[in-house]
Amino acid sequence: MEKSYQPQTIEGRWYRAWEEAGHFAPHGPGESYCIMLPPPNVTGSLHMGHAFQDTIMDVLTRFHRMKGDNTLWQTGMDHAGIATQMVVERQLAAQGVSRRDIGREKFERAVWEWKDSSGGTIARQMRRLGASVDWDNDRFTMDEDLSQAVTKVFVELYHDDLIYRGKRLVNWDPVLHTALSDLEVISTEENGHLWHICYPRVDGKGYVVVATTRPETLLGDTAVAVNPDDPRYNDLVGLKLELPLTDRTIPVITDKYVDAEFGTGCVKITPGHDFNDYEMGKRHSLPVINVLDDDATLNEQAPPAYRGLDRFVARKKIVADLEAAGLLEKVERHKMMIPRGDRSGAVVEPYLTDQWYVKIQPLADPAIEVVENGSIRFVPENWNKTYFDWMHRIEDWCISRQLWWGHRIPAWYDPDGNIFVGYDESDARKRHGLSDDVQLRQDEDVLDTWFSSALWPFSTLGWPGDSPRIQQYYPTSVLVTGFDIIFFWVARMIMMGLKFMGDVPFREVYIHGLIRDASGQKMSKSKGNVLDPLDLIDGIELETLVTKRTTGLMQPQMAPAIEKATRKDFPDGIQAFGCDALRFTFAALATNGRDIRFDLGRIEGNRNFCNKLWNAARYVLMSTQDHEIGPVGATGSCDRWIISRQHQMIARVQEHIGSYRLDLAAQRLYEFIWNEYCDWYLEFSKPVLQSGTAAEQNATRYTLLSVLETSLRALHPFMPFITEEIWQRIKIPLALDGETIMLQEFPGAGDIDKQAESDISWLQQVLQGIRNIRAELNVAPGKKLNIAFQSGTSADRDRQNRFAELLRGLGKIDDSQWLDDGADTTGYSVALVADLKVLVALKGLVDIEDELARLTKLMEKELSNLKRSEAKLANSRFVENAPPAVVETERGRQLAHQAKLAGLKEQFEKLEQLGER
RNA sequence: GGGCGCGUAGCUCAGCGGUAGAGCACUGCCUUGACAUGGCAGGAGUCACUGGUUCGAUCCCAGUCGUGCCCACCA
Repeated sequence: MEKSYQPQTIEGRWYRAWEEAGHFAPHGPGESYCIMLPPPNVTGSLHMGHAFQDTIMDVLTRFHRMKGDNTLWQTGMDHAGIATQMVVERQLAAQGVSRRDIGREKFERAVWEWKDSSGGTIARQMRRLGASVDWDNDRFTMDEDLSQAVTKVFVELYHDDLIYRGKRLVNWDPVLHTALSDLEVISTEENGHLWHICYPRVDGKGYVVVATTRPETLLGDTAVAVNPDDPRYNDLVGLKLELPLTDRTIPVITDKYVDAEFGTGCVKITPGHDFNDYEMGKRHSLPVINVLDDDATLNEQAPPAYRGLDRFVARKKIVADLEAAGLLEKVERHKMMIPRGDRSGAVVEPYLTDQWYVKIQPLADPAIEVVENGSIRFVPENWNKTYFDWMHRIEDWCISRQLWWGHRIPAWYDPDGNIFVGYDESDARKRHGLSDDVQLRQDEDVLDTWFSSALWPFSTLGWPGDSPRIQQYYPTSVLVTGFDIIFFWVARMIMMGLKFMGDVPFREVYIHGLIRDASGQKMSKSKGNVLDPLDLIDGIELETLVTKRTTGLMQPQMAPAIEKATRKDFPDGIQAFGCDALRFTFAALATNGRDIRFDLGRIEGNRNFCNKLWNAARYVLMSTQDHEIGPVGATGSCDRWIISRQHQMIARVQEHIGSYRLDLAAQRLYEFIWNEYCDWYLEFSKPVLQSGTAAEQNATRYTLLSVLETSLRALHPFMPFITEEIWQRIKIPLALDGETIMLQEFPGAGDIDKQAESDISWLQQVLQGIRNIRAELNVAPGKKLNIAFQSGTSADRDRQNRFAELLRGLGKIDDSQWLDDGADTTGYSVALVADLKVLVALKGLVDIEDELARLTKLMEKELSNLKRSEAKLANSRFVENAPPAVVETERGRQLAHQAKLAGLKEQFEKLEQLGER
C-alpha cells in the first residue's frame, strides 16, 4: 500500500467497475426504496448545489441498498425549455442566424444535436462523484414515452375541465416573446420615478393630478380612479377627463382599492397593462386598450407619434411631451418592485393574450390535504408552512409558452378557431367527429417545462404503460431537494401524482440548505466566487482558477476584483482532496434548516481523515499478513471494548441516517474511527502483538481486521471509493468472498459490553494521568518512568494486574509497584483516578516547584467543581424538586471531587514540606 | 406588509432543561516501525441582549438588537 492515500489512482477505476458490473441496478430482496433525482437541465454542468444534493441522495441510496432494500435511484435530465432554447439560439446568433431564419423543424433538430453532443456533461460529472444511479434507466423529459405521458395528462386534464384556454393578462417576456408563469417572474426593488401628470377636466375647471410609475401606459388608460371615501375628490365622481396626448376622454370612477394616502390619491387605470387595473376594469366594465406589441413597442393603438417606439423610449418622449404641454406637475424619485423574467432578465409586461391554463384549485385541495394529514412529511417540518402558504393562495397555472423547444400542445384549431384536443390530430378528429376535409392547424405553443417535470415520479417509471416498475417504486420514498423549487416542482408533483396515480409521489421531502461561499455569499459566476466540485476533487492551480473565474463574464469589468479576491482566498490554488473527502464534508455539513458556508478547512480535515483511515488499514494489513487469522471469540477486554463501542456507533449512525442527520452520522463515524479505533485500539494492539500469547495475538488480529471491515461498511455510503479499495484488500485475510463492498450488508448494532467499557475507561484514565504528568512537567516523551499505585480498591488492583502489560507499553513504564497507604509519596507526581493514586516517580526528572504548580492548577479546578456541587446540594429546593437520579448524580460528583481534592492536597502538602527542608 | 430562519471558541458549525462540544486555527513537546495529511498534552466561550417560567435556562416563553431568506398587485 502507498504510504498516503492517493484518491485519484482509485476513484475512476472503482466507478467503472461498479457500473460495468451493473451494481447500480435495483435488485435487493427487501422493501422498495426509491429516490428520484431532480433532473438537472441538459444545459447544465455540475455545481456545488448538485454535488451536495447528489451526495445526500447517494448516501441514502447506498445505505438502503446495503440494507437489502430493492433500491432504485432514478436518474435523468430535463429538457429545460427556455434555458436550452436560449443556449442554442445564442449559438445560432454567433453564426448570424436566428431561429426564425431556419424555421421550427431545423431549429428543433439543432437543439437535439446540441443535446446529444453536450448534454452528457452532468452525467459524466455525476460519475466522478460516485453517484450510484441506475444508468440503464436514464430518462429525458423529451423521450418518446415521457412525451406520451405529457400528452395523456394534458388531454385528460382538458377533458376533465382542468385545463382551459383563456384570454387574460399574463406575464409577458418581451425579449423571449413568451408568456411566463407567476413563479418565473422575479421582483426586485429598483429605483424608479413617480410622475405626477395633469389630466384636464372636460368642464374646464382645472386638472386632476395622477401619480404613475409608468407614464407610457397612459395611452391605454380607460379611467381614473379615486377612493369613494376620499373627501378631496367627491366632486370629481362621474366627471370626464381629457386623456393627455390623445383625443380620448375617460371617466373618473371610485373603487375601494385606491389608497388615498398614496401619491395624489388618483390612479390612472390601464386595464390592458396592469394586473390590478385589469381586475378593476372588469369590476367597472371598462374597455381594455392594448397599446403594446409583443416586443413591447407601441402598437397602432397609440397615437402615430409613438408607434413603433420601444416602451422605454416612448416613456421619455411622452414625459417630454407632457412637460412641453405643461401637464407634468412634478417627478419624484421612487423605489419600487420591478418584475423581471428569471431567464431573460427583461422587465416583464402584463399582456393580454390567449394562453392555456391549469385550473389549479381542484388539484391543490387534495395536495394540501396530504401534507396536512402527514401522508407527505417535510424534513425539516417547518417547510410545510411555506408549502401551505403558497398552496392556499395558488392561482391558475399558465402552461403555454411561445417557444419551439418543448412538448407541443396537443390542441388543434379549425378555420373558425374552434379547439380540438386529442393525443394526435387523428385522435382529435375522432373524438370530435371531424371529417378529414376539415382543415386543422396545431397550436404552435409548447408546454411549460415544469409541466413535464411534474410527472417525473411516474413518467420515468413507465406510466402510462403497465411497467412493473411503477408498481414496484411508486410512491417513491423521499424527495431530496432545495427549498427554491418547492413551488415550481414539489407542489406540482404532488398535485399531478394524486390526480393521475391516486397516491402521493413520495412520502418524505428532505429540504436541504444552499451551499454558499466561505463568507456566506451565494455562489455565482458574476460574483466570481464559484467553486467547481471537480476542482475540489482534482485540485486546481491558482492561475487556472483565476482564468476560469474571470472568463466569460457578463460584466467583464468585474474581472480585476474577482482575480484579486481569488488570489487572496486561494494563494496556492486548491489542493486535490479527492471525492470521498468532498462527499464526507458535504455530509458533515448537511445539518437541518440552515444554509452552508463551504469551508475549505473542513474538506482538508476530511482529506486527512481519509489518510488516517488509509494508514490504519496499512497498519492492520502489515500486522496481520503472514498470519493465519482464525475467527475467534474476542476475549480480551480491549477487543470487547472496541466492539462494544462500535455497536453503539452503528446504532447511532443508523438512527441519524434515518432522521436525515447525515452530519451527526458522519461525526459519529469520524469520532469512532479516529478517536477510538485509531487512537486507542490500534495502540492497545501493539503491545499485544509484541508480547501477547498466541491466542491473544490471534484475537487481536482478528479484531483489528473485523472492526475495520465493519467500519468500512458503515462508512461506505459516505466514502464509497476508499472503503472499496481497503475492503478489497482486507477481505483476503478475512476470507470474505463478496465481489464488492457496495453489495455487502450494512452492519447492525449489537450489545454494549459494560464491563469492558468500564475497564478500558479506567485504563484510559490512568494512561491520560501519566501522560498529563509527562507533558506538564516536561518529561521527555520517550523517557521510561517508574510508577507506583496507592490506596485503590481491589478492583483497581485487579485492573492494574490485568492491564500491566498495556500500561507498561503505552505508558512507557519501566517498573511499577503498589505502595502501602501510609508510604511516603513525596518523591512522586500524582494523578488521581477516582480513589486510586497513580504516582510517577519524580526523582531527577523534575523540579518540585513545577509539580507544586501543576498540583495547584488541578486543585483549583477540583475545588471550583466541588463548590458548585456543594452549592447545589445545599439548596433544599434542588434536593426536593430535582429528579432523584439527578440529585444522586450530584452527590456522586461531590464525593468524587472531595476525594480527589483531598488526595491532591495531601500530596501538595507533603511536597511543600519537602521543598521547605 | 406577511412568513421562515439564524446569532455558541479566532473561523466554520454541532448541542439544547442538569458542570459547554467538534473540525480548522493557536501554544508546548515529539520525525516512537500505520499515519507529520501524524502523535501527546494544553489554552481559548457572560452560549447576542433584557425580562419571565423553573430547584436549575445556552436550551422553554416574551420582548429587544443584529442578520439572512421567501412570499405579496399600492399606482
